[in-house]
Amino acid sequence: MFEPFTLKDIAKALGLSTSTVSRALRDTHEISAETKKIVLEYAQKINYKPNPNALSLKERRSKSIGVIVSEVANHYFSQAINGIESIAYDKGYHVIITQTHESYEREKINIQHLASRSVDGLLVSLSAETSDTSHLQSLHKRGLQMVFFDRVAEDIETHKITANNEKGAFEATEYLIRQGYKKIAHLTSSDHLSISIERLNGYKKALEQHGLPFNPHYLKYCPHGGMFYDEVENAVKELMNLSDRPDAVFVAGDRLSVGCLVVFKNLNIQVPKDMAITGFSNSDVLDLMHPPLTAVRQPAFEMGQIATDMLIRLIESRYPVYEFEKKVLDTSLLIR
Amino acid sequence: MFEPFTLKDIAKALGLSTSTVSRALRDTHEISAETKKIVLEYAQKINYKPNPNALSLKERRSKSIGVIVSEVANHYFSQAINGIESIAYDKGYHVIITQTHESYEREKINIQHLASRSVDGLLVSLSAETSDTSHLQSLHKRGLQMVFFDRVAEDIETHKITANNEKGAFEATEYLIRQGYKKIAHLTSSDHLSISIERLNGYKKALEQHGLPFNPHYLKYCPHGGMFYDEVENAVKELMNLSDRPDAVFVAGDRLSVGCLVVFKNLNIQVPKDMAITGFSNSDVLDLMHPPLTAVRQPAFEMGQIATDMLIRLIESRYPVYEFEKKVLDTSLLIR
DNA sequence: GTGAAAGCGCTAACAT
DNA sequence: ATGTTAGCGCTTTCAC
Repeated sequence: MFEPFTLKDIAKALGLSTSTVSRALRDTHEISAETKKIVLEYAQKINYKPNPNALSLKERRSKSIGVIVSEVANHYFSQAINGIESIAYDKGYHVIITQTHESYEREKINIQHLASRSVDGLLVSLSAETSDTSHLQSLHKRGLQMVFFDRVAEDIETHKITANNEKGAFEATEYLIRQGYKKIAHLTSSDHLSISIERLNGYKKALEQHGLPFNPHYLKYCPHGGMFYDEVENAVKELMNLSDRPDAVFVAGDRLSVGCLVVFKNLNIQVPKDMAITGFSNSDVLDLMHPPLTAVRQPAFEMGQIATDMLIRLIESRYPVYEFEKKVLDTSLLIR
Repeated sequence: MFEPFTLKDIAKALGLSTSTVSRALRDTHEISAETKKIVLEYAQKINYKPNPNALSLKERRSKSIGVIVSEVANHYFSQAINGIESIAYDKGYHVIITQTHESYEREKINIQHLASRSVDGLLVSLSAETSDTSHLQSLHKRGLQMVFFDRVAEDIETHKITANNEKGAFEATEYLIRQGYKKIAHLTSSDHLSISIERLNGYKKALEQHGLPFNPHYLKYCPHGGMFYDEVENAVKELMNLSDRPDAVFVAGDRLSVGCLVVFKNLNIQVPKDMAITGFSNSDVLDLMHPPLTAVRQPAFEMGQIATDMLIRLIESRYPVYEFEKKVLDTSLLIR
């Protein structure tokens, strides 16, 4: 059994009381310089670290924040996590990452676990399956701080940070239009996600502004955000089998964009001859993709940083906060 | 402030003592069925969850395991993490993921933080910078259970799980040889990593077995495992500037392989005309890569599962374990 | 069948 | 300047 050293161990070894040791280690002014020195040196020698569980229990906070994302393998999220870590680390917070794999059940379980006391706040990006947010609502009402990023819950009042999904989608769609495509399909994640709604709006606006009709048959949802290959393949097949077949597709998600390219490859759909494509993606190897992907990139790292900063400010605020920010960051269109 | 419900809250509301409530919740036989029912229903209603910090403090274990990897954005690691979670989850353990970003300092800090009490055991894959493992040694000696996967510490006696790196490297190199390449370079991570050593051995063996000389100028190290673009570009440039320029390269790492393809693209090196390539990679979109990459794939998910199973068995073992396994799993060569 | 009390490691109010 | 004590939330003797 691993038995880390405790204050008591130090106190016993040095013939002091635990409180003296505690104070010495935290450099209180009421301890003699000499005692401090002795204690500090000994603690150093045995590499003493305070028990975080005891600290959390005492202080009623854990100096850690929980992160809920769908998948770390998603480039957007892995970059956002790096941003989260960079800020949290600076401010002395530990980061606990959990994945939902786009499952509502998993999301509930993870959040419950994190909330029950081990974290001071939550950074949440909803799973594709989640439409009911009451599990978050109730925790939020009881005072657990949370900040949403990317996939936000509209009905929970707190800070939110998203990319300008509508504008990003608009630009991507418009890019296809300017290339001469007129029959542009839209492949997206589950219909209740905030990002899906915003991106759909941008897509529709671009069509409208350029006098193109919105064809409902050109809109395909993947309720699991492309977690399953079949989901994507079926959607693509349905598009290809339409009598009035689309000549381009705008894809609204990182995993989905890549998944779509794989499907094209497997179905032997030539890009851009049979079908042109643009899509949201934060992949760092877009240059290597074949077929090429003109992509909408979100400032993931920065979004993670801002979300974390917001959350830690909420956590550390001495007064209740009633004014909440909704921050929207611009995307960029990487043309290929 | 978020104030979760406690046993005391329940006890007060129901006019019972905390110990009765505690026993009722954990279904002890010495509590009357009726009391149990009342307590359980009330707990359900307020959605009571025990404070994990208090539990950890009491039981001196946290039912959580720490994972140390270089980067979750690395495909090998994100897949391994999924394997880890799948087992941990089943056995009621929580998983805390930390990233070293290939930095020795960061590794030390993360491990200290995890070890100081919040986790019952560690799943470790060393950072590229790490050559001194004394920070792990001392914790291990004091009884903290750990299992290594992928990048193992040879000098720490515990369970280890790796891919058959030597064989994988052998096959990849041999594949190039059979394709007719005779001047095969080797691009690898830092020289002290176990995986680098094993993969280098496989590379050398393949050369030897096919009567090709080992040319030390063809061996290039990237001490940061390709974390920095320049590191990879410089290595590739050096290879290209050799008077006796190699015609192929075998790359020993996930991030490095992808990085290498990017460099080729940017330097306008044609594959396979100017340079053929094979490399370790667990990317799930290899099919989309251009230039194509014939890749050695590790059974990442399975390795994560096995490592976790080993660790939990160590943690839960009632007797000290002195016999340690070194499990080696076969890689597969995906030809493109 | 239930309650009171001690203790996990730590800090802070209260002695001295 | 240092020691004693209580309490954070929980489980677990030990009483009754």
